[in-house]
Amino acid sequence: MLVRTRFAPSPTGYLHVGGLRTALYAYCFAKQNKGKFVLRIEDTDRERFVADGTQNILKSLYWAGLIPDEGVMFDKNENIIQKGDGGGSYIQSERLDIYKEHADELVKNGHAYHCFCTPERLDELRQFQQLNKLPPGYNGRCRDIDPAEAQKRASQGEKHVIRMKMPKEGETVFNDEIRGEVRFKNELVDDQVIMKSDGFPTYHLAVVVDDHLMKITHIIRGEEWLSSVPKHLQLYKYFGWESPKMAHLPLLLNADRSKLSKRQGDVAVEDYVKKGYLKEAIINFIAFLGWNPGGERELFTLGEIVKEFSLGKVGKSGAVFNLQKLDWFNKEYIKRLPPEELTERAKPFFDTAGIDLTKYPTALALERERVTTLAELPEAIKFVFELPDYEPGLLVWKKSSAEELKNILPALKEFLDTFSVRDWQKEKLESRVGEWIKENGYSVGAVLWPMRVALSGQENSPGPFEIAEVLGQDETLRRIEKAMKNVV
RNA sequence: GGCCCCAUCGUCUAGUGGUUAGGACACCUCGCUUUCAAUGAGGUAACACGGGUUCGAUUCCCGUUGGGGCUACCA
Repeated sequence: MLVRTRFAPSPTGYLHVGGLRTALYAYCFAKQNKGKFVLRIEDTDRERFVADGTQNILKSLYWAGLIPDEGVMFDKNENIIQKGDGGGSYIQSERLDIYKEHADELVKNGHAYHCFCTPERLDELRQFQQLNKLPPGYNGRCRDIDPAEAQKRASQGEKHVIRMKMPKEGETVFNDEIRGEVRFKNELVDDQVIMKSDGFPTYHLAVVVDDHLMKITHIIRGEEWLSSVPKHLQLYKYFGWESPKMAHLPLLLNADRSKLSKRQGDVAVEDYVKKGYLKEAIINFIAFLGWNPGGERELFTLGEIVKEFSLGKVGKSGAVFNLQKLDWFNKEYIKRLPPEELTERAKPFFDTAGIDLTKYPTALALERERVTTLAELPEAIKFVFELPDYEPGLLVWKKSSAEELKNILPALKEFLDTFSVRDWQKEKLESRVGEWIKENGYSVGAVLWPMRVALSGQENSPGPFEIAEVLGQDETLRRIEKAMKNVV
């Protein structure tokens, strides 16, 4: 049987990092089994609907490299298209007639009923239950209305929803791929609304109908859905369908161990993109939140994760979304990026900073091991493009003096002037200046510190020789000359 | 409140009926060094608690505690 997993987000604005991890696991599981990764859009809540929500989600998914095989996807120009034969559209709002048909079937068979209770009455009921510490849930007021009578009232236009009938007895037992056996008493499961009064299905009906029609074999989703499984299983039973296997993933947590939320930090994938995190780092980091292959290796590409992934190795407890670890991953991956690749990925950040990288194309190499995100790069190497103002006192090394400096700087400049353009590279600079320092009896710091400050204008920076190489001989000499003027 | 899930260093985690309980991030110390970063060497730090089962439990069972999720005509 062909494995089919799906990721089914709601277009409410952006892709949540927790959603990205769910998508990643579903993607890995599908790919590993040579199956299909399906993307479905669950837009049955018209109040939370955001117009370009689907576009945003797809953008983030494609950015991360999780490309759907089936369902909703991008064409070459980032237009939203659909592919696959899952019984029509993969966007739920375009499948309303399908859900209606299935809801009607349940009503006809006595597995669901019209409910005419108003939201106000249900509110009161809820409050009453809370106050008296009773189990929550619909009290079944409309459950036993004569079906013919209910049908009549409904067709006369009386506002209503459709609820599924949960059995009053027995247990629903199922085997979660991650958690093992889980059981619920049916009497405690609510008669869930499956069709709203606006003619849209609720999640519970839509997800069951769609997963079946789209031939999903494995449902991989967040733990927040665990408690609605008995409802879904009951619907499968009513329809006479076989249920897919299910895996409920542990949640992603804030530092205080509550469910990861916007209030305590960034949760949108696009936020991390904007901050200059690499997809490799995000994917690797997020994959390891709740899963790891067992060894001591930590750096894995998407392809390697696909190879190693298994639901059995997914943990059961929630994982804190720890930015420090993410930063470490990002640093590692920035270091590993080939220079051309780094340049290309960093370009947008330089564009917004108004820095023309082509003026000093090798400048990035200076800071690639010092920054944690791409977004820090422009600020970090700004000094190459424009020497910042600095206090003349900064030029004096802690163990040296202004007097000594006045001798060293001109001598150094003179010496550097003797280099041919050919020899102007950091290795040669380093070895020859080193010899020169020895010959003249200077201490190393007394020369290199001011040289570095003269070239960078900063207290902290990369080493003087690498900067000199990037700047070129002319600009290097110019900056040393400027330093000479400063100390006088 | 009810139902469900979960529990190894601060965090992410490996692991086993008998281990000096391993790694990574973070933190600290030292080394290298012209600064920072990087890097090398070390260090601090965990089996939530109480009962069982067992010759022996961090590991298996039960309970307690703690945390989380759900409890909508939201997903």
